[in-house]
Amino acid sequence: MMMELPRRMVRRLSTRLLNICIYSYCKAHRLEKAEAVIIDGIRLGVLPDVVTYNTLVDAYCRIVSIEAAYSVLGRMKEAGITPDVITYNSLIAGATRKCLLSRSLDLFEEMLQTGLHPDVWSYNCLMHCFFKLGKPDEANRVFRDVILSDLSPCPTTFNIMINGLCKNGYIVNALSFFRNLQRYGFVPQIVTYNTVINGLCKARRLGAARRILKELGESGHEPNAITYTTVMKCCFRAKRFEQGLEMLGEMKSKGYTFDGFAYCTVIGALIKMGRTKEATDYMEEMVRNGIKLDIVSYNTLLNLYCKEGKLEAAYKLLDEIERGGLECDIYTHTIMIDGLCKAGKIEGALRHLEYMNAMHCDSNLVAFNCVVDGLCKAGLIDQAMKMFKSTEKKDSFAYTSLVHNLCRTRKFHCASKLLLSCLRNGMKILKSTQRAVLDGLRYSGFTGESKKLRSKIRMAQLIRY
DNA sequence: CTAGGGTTAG
Repeated sequence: MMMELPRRMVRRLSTRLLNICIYSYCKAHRLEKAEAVIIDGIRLGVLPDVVTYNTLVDAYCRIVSIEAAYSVLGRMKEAGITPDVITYNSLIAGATRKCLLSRSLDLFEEMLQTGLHPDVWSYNCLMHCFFKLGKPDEANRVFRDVILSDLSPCPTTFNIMINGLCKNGYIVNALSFFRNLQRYGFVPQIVTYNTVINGLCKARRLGAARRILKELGESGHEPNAITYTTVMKCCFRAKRFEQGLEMLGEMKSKGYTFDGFAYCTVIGALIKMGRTKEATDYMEEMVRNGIKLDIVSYNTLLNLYCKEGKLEAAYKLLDEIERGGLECDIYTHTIMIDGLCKAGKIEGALRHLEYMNAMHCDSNLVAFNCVVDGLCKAGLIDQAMKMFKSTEKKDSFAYTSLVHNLCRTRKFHCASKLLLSCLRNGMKILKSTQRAVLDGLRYSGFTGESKKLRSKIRMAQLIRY
């Protein structure tokens, strides 16, 4: 609980205390309070220093935007304080977090040109950036440089390596790296365990994940809220909803604090289960607990409205998000597009898709698939096919929608052709959809074709190893 | 002060 500091106390604050105070306000996302404390401090003769500004730069990166952080940087320079390595590290980390990766690299370069010596955190940020860019080799090179240089890696360096390897699909390498570290005497932190568990879950290696979870328990660490959120999410992803809800119960009964991540995980799962009433309850609880909604929690709420068919409320929420100064992302628009499709409002969905493409130059495959499916369900298969053919990027979702709906309208030959082209492009298709085509062909008298298709499907399975 | 977990489609 933050308390308002009485004036006479502020008067006595040294800059160090000022910084602690500002740090607390920043952590609580109370930037206006942090700013007010600085102003009060200056008035009382307590001057902000480089740490003060670094704390602010980091907070603005996280809570507002990189641009806002740059303006703090400007104020910092005006106050006669020179940015140091930590200032740059915060900016680089902030840019990386927001996926402004070329900006991160530029900042790193700029830091070198300013004559500042990067520290191990700078290299941590750089590695993180390379991993996010999908360049694990570059990240590896940085890591090698760090461990062979005068700098010593810190636990975060290892954690970034493990996470980066996992995110780039190298889960096996990540795991053996983790084991190598242990052999070398590195004691994994709770963050390390959480990272490995998450990587294994995402790679659907649930057994291995469970083993690491057990090791975590034996290591003397207590699982924290993030561990629970990770494992819960893992259950939900594997469609083990009851098991996930059990974890939720355990997390609650053990008194762990729920943050936005935990709430969104649970709410998202409840929505998927169709239990929107409970999802709404948790949503209200989240707000009641004073958790400030960010774009992800807004997306979750938007999804809740859409799944309940409350499109008016959804539109109103979009407005509220933007008026609050948050930027809608591809999730926001995709959820909206799907909601419109599911409500049968194809026109609106198409309009929104166009709007989205205009906003973020890159079109989004998921939104596209929603529209293809929506067109199919609205009986506009020809239009769906036209759209499908006119685009280059496609995945199995759109194929599945089309094939399935072609079957529904008894166009089995067309469906069969499309199914084959899906397989030829190296994608798999739902078993139930395959069945629909095979059965459809057979029942409408094309037994031979059905058999031929089935053998092709089997052939395609040969190359799945 | 920086690293880990959350939101979308068949």
